[in-house]
Amino acid sequence: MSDRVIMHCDMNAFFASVEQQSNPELRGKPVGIIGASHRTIITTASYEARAYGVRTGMAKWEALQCCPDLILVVGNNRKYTHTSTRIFEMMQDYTPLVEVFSIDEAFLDLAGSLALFGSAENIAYRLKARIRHQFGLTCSIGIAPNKLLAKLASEMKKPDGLTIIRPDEVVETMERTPIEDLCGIGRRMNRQLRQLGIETCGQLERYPLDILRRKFGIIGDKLHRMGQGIDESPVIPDERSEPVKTVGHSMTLSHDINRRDEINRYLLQLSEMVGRRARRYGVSGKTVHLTIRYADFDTNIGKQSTLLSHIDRSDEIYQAVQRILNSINLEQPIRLLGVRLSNLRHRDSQLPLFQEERRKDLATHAMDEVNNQYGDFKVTFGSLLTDEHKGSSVISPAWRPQGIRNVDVK
DNA sequence: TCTGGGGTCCTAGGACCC
DNA sequence: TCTGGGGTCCTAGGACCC
Repeated sequence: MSDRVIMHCDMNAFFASVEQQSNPELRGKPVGIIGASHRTIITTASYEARAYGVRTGMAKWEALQCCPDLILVVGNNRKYTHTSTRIFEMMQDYTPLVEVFSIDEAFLDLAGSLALFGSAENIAYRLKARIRHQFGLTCSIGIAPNKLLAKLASEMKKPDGLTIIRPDEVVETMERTPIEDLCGIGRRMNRQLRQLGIETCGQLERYPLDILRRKFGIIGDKLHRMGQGIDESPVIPDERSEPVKTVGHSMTLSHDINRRDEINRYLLQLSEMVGRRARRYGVSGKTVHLTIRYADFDTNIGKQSTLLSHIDRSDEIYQAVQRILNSINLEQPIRLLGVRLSNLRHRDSQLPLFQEERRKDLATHAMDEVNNQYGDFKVTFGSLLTDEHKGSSVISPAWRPQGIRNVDVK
C-alpha cells in the first residue's frame, strides 16, 4: 500500500466558473450562484466575489452586504452535470480507477498508469491543459500516497494549483498542518481537539492514543492515524461503489406555514419527488422519514416509521408520511419539510395481485414515462398544479453522474 | 423577507428473541 | 424469587461531507 499514487482533482469555483464561461459578461466579475427561492444561499462564489468575503453558505442578503455589486445567478444544474460528466470521462483516459467524490471532485488511483504516462505530475499537467482547453475551467490538483493527503494537497493551492506531497515529505507536512484542514475534522471535532490543546496534525499524532480512544471511541484510532497522514481507503470507481441507502428530498418553504392543507400539499409534492426517483432507480423502501424544521430554525424534528412491506409508489409514501405527521403535535410554524425513503431494496418486478393496486401501478408508470421524457412535474397529482409547486429539480454536490448502479438485495 | 439540499456514518437506548 | 448475555431491528439525533 505504501507505493500508491493518488490524485485528487477539485474544480475551482465550479458552478460560478461554468457560468462565467457560458456568459462572457460575467468574466472577471463577482458572481454568486444561488437557488431559485428567496430563502436561498450562495452555493458557489467566483474568486472575484470571494475577494469581497463572499462565501459558500452565506444567505443572499449577507453576501450582498459583503459585496453590493455581486451578480447573482440562479444555478443551472443541467449545465453543471453535463460539464461534470464530461470531465470525469476525460479522467478515464488516464486510469479506470476514478472515484467521483462530488459533482466537482474526483480521486484517481494512478499507480498503474505511471508506466504509460511517465509520472503523476505529467498526468496532472495534461489533464489540467485539456480541461482548460475544452471547458475554459481550472482545477486544483493534489498528488500524494493516499486520499487523505491528496485531498489535503489539492486544497493547498487555489485556484489552478498543483501540489505534490511525496512519501518522504509526509512527516514534515503533518507537523505544520492544522487539524481542521483534514477532510473529516469538522467544526465540532476541531473545537473538542483544541480543548485538549491539539492544533496541528503533529500534535494529534503525539497525543496519547488511550485518551483519544476514551474520549472518541473508535474515532480515536482514526484520528490517531489521520494525524500521521495514514489512510488506507481505496479509490472506488462508480461501478464498484456501495449501493445508495436512502432517497430523500426536502424543501425550505417560501414562507413559514401552519395550515394542514398547505403542509399536505408540500408533503404530496415531496412524496412524488421521492417516489419518482426511487422508481427511476428501481428501488423500493420499507422505512419512511418525515423531517420538520420549525420557524425558529433550530428545532428539527425527525420521525420515521417502518412499514410491513416495501413501497415505491408516491401515494403510498404520502400516506405513510401522513400517519407520521398525525403523530406529531406541531408547536410552531414550519420552515422546512423533508421526506426520505430508506431500508431500500430492488423493487419487486411482479405486478400486484389486486386489481386496484395494478391500476395504480399502471397510472404511476404512465406518469413516470411522461415526466422522464419532458421533465419533472409535467404530469402530477391534481392538487400540486399551482405555480408554487412547479418543483425545480435541485442538484447537490453529492450528486453522482451515473446514479445508482446496484442496490442491496436483502 | 436570516441561515439550501443531497447524502453517509456513528451512537445510544429500547423491544424482542433465544 | 437475584435481573445473564448475545443478536437483530427500530428510532432519534448529531457530526460530517460537498
